[in-house]
Amino acid sequence: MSKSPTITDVADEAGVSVSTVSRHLRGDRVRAAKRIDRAITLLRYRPSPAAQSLKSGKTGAIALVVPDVANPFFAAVVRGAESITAQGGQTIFLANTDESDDREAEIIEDLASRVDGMLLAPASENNPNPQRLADAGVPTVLIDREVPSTGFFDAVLIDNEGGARCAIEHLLANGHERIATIAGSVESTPGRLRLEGYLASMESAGLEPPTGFVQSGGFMEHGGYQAMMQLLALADPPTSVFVANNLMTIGALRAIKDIGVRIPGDLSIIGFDDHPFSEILDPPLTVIDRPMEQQGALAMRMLLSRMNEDVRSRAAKRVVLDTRLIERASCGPPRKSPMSIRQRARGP
Amino acid sequence: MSKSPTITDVADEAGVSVSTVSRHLRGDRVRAAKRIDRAITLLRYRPSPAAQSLKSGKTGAIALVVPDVANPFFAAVVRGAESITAQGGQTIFLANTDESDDREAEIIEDLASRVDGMLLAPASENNPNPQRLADAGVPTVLIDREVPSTGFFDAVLIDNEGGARCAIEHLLANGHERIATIAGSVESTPGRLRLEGYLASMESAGLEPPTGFVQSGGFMEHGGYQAMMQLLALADPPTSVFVANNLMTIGALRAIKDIGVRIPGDLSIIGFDDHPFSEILDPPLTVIDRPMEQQGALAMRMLLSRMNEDVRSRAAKRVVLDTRLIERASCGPPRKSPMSIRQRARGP
DNA sequence: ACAGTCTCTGAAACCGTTTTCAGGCAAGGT
DNA sequence: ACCTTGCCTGAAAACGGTTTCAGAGACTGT
Repeated sequence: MSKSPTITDVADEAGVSVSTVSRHLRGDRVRAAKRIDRAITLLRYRPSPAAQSLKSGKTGAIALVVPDVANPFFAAVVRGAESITAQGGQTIFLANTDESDDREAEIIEDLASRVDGMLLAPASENNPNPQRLADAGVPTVLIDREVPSTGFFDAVLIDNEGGARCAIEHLLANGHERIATIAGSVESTPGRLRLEGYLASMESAGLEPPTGFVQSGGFMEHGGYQAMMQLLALADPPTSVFVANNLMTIGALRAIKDIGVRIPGDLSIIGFDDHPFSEILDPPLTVIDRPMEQQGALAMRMLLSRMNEDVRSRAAKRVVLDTRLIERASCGPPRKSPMSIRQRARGP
Repeated sequence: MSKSPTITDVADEAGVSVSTVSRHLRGDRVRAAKRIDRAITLLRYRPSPAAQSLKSGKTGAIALVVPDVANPFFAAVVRGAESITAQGGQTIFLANTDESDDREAEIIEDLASRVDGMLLAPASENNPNPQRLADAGVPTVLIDREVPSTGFFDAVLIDNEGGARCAIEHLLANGHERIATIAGSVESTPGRLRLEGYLASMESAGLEPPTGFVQSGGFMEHGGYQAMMQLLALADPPTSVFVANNLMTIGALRAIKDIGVRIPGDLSIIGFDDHPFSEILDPPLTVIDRPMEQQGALAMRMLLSRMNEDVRSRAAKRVVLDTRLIERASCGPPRKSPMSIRQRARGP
């Protein structure tokens, strides 16, 4: 509990100067090596990170800023990123923006000077925050989301539009024409691109989505629930729905369960992002999957290499990972007859 | 991109001494306040956290060390903890131990000197790591898990044994006698206590678990899968199973699905820790629930108050949160006839 | 024995703050 | 006019490391 020992204490104990201790610590050959080591373990000396970082300008820390750690996707990203730093001696600052630009601004303001680099999943696309990081000279790589000024930033993305098209084409292949979507926030890259993928696929198929077939669920479970309720309340409901993320899918399935719609008999459903639970649902859920931990790990690797780079900034790298369809049993041919409703929605 | 401005630059710009700028920053009345503010915004000055923390000995950071962020429970804890610091100006270092004592030791070693306090969910109970923190004088509160030397540490726990008993009693009330459990690692508090709760309840009911009815799943999905496979391979399998955490429950359900056992007709199942998915499973899963985000938030509040405490350490606080049964539809009366197996297990 | 390397050393400067210390200056009381 | 009191101020000393610098010895080769 007493004051923790400083390099001076070690030097005194070993009978050398602080410079010698410092050099030994950094790996130089030193005559008193053994005595210094003995003093270090005796005193339980650990160099002060604050002092080191004051002198060196490096902090040994990396910020990881995401909208929501409780979202399994971001939890996986954190794990992926963390698995890379585990070896490298860097530690991670984690922060949640709750999808709010303002909160994100605060966090960045606070963290920018405490870290050597930042991994950021920006809350929205039109958002000056990343630019501020660039101005401050903080190496940054964007995860899963872009900003208009991409080209300045490294980014690890996935093929959102391709994934969405793949989902819609799967539905088309099953014979569906009345295909709806529950989209995320169009302010964010995945929200916008997955919606565009849906729209583009529909158009190539010569289909125009009827009014009300494009619902927004804001990427949250609650929004997914409400959006599905809207869809099911339509005079002529869709025969299939593409839900643009994992959380909204849970909500949508809850709505489906509440109303008593059968899958895939009454309605086919396809989600975005896999989850261990998807397989044990009844029926198991067909989804668009992507390498989540890999996305985090890759981003971290790119950041690390960017940080080691000589100051002259090499052009930004933008890598786009592929998605893949995991076909299970939640999609089938469209119903012929009107949808059978087995149970009324709960509550008022 | 150029060197970021220091307090000296601000002082020069405002035509005062650095001391005056420093005082203004800390809230003292100062004559040149307006000029200093102007200089600060002009230069975009931000005080260097490294220098501040070198001088003050405070870092403004808190470490949050958990076995696995991808576990929804810990993700919720992180959210809860984060929601408290969001207001307080503290930032969070996050690290994963992967349930390994050695990894945990490394992390603590690395982080102890970079933070003002630590929230820790120790990998195992017999583990010198927390003691080391105490020795180093780092305020620490334990989350969800204890160590033998509790009494030195604040801790936010839940009533694991009570929760387990509640689960078993629910099964008992449904008429079950052949009750098995898939336990977590008994090295950790929840693993040990939930198992003890099971054993105690069985004993009070005058029941002795047959050989093989206590399986260990190591808290991971894969372990849950294998444990359930073992259970189902028994000559006379249980009529109900208590699964001691969320991840193992997923695995167990996957095994059940693979084998083709019906719930609750062939087998009743009750899990520990709720999840949004539990409700939309078929049948919806009966579980023991607990306030997860609250656990994280409370722990953070206790840590903060402990950190503000005068050095004289007040006795450690140990708070135990209640669990509650969420009854859904995965438990019913025990089967009368031999279990019907509808499908062979996959693979070799 | 000598100059020329080479390796290792300690003193001191520095990184960007906060804080102590010793005043300076204006206001107020006599 | 003088002394007290109160504010506010700048110089300087920390905080705990790293790095530069000049130099001390111990080797080489002649």
